[in-house]
Amino acid sequence: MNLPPLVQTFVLHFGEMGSRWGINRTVGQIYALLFISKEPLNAEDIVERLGVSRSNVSMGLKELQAWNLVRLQHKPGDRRDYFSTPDDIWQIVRTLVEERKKREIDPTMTLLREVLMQEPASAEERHAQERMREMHDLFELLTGWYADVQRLDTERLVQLLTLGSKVQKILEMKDRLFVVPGSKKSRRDDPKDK
Amino acid sequence: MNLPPLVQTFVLHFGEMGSRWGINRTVGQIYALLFISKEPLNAEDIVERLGVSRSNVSMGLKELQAWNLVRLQHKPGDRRDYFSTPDDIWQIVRTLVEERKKREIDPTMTLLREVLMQEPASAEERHAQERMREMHDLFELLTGWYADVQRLDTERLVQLLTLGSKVQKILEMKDRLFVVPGSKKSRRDDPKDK
DNA sequence: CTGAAATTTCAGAATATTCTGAAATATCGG
DNA sequence: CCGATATTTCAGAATATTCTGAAATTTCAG
Repeated sequence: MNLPPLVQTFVLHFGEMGSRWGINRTVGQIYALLFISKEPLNAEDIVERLGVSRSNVSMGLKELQAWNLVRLQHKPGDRRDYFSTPDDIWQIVRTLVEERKKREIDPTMTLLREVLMQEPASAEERHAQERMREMHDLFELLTGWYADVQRLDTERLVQLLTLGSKVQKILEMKDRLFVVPGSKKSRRDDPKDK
Repeated sequence: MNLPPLVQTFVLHFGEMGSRWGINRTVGQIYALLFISKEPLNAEDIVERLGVSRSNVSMGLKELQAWNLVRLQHKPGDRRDYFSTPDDIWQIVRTLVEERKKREIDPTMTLLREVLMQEPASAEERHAQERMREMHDLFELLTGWYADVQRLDTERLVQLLTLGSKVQKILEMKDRLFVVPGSKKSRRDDPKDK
């Protein structure tokens, strides 16, 4: 591995972290390297810096492209493919969340919906379905929130995150100011309330 | 594997999903099984239902305990250990997020802080540090939001998630009502603003 | 077209992880 | 304390993943 020490620490760390995230070490390292590079890199650059085989880099880049995590671009008069990550780190977060949702949440929701359609054949199955219903509703709430928040532009998203639970205070204030007392509790208690 | 078909589908799915989440198939299956079971199960129950070895179950349960994802309890007059998941699914979410933060975010933050202390020895290193700073600040914002939101009781958390970006509308309303016009922009634009 | 450069594919080697059975250890009622 | 029951440990087998080098394919300038 042929990298400045400071960069190497970072790259090695993301290589190790990769395995916790369902991507392999090399893919993690390639991504980390592209992330901290000022200029886009071609495959041969990556081979030299990480000290892995050309074919390994090729497969790693293919996987990163499947995740939409890298951009492919070209330099004038140079046939090689150059890769980079978006400059905007929030764009990276959005892509990551979107792709993980697509791979993990969506198939799980499909399965849950299928299983919940079936008729339970025993008390055991009935209870199992109840639990799956809870999980289904939870995922629905979370993905609904995500779909909503994802549409915000970054400035507003940051504003929202910075506030954190202080939003709560504002909600309480809103309630005190605007909600008709009698209707307040029932509206708030139903998670499906839009 | 000795399970009602409906339950088996669910258990197999979580076995496969496990690998995307840094846990192995058996651990995923054990967790899924405990999640949909009405009654706590002992190790031998799990062996029978999943058709894996006793030692594999033992190791799987140990890992789930390390993740704080299962509860160990006893029945009167029975020496065996019985395991279950919390009834409250929100408690499960909180634990999962907490543990993943502990294992993935916290070590990364430690590393970023260390590397950011060092003196860059080249333009390349300087740029790398800038990117790491961006990542550090992003993680800090996200974990700050998380720490804040985590303290909410479940009812309020659900309320917040249900609102989604509608919170935005309320914020705008608040601004219009309460903020002194001149100070508005500068306050809103600084992400570090508490 | 041609052929040099770039990239991809893929079989098998290298490595890492998971799983098992046997043995060791721990627990607890009597 | 004994011994029956429960649980854990761990070496090695089974399996799965990752990585490489060689060959195949693609791309494009001339």
